[in-house]
Amino acid sequence: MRIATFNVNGIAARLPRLLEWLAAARPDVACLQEIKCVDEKFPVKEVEAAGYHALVHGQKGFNGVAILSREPAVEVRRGLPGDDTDEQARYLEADVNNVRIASIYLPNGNPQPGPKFDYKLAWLARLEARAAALKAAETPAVLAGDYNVAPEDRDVFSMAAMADDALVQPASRAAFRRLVHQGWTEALRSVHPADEHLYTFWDYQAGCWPRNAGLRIDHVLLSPAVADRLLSAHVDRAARGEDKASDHAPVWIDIA
DNA sequence: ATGCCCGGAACGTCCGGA
Repeated sequence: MRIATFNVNGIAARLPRLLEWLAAARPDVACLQEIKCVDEKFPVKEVEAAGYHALVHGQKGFNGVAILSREPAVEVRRGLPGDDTDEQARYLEADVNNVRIASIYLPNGNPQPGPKFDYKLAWLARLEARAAALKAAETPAVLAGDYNVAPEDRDVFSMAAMADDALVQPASRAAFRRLVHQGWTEALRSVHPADEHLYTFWDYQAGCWPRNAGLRIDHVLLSPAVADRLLSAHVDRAARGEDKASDHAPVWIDIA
């Protein structure tokens, strides 16, 4: 079973690339982030023609997550619990093939300090709580998405350039560590413990892609039962090199 | 030291992104 995460940076602008990638990578489940459209505007017909069901939690203009799956997904949760006033579409949870799947688009948090960074840390705390509930229930689960946290210095092309960025702040990293230390396996690092260039994002600006000035911010976290089934984990770098590419590369894992 | 490049909303630029 192949499970992928892909921040598409706008489903309308990215649909041709997404369809090409689905045909090439053939994931069984694909968690999408930053679809940037309301539910009614999601290209359901095109995705169904490609062989996928679509579960969509959208929003006008910004954010928005979805779960594509070859087998129908059963929706469990739309939105992250813990703040009824939060209207940003960043979390969608569903069961597919007896695995709980969460598509996650964590807040960026810039500029920091400030209210956006406070929102990021509060969102991380809510995610910790939700993940703890899944752990307590021993639900086989995959938490996949754009976490907007680069966990270690080696996950950043230049710490000098990023020193003031919300993605690398000690508070952001500490929250991500607390989440992982509940007992989740970070799939990419688990399979590639010594790889210094496991980037998943390259800014459009300043020639970041050609000079490989990237960040590792897209993560796939596995509950113990799923981690025991892990076969491989991969960053689909080729997708980032296409014309009209997203600034994120897809990441996928294979489980037995 | 700052902006670079994008997508979306909307039709002139501005916001958000990371």
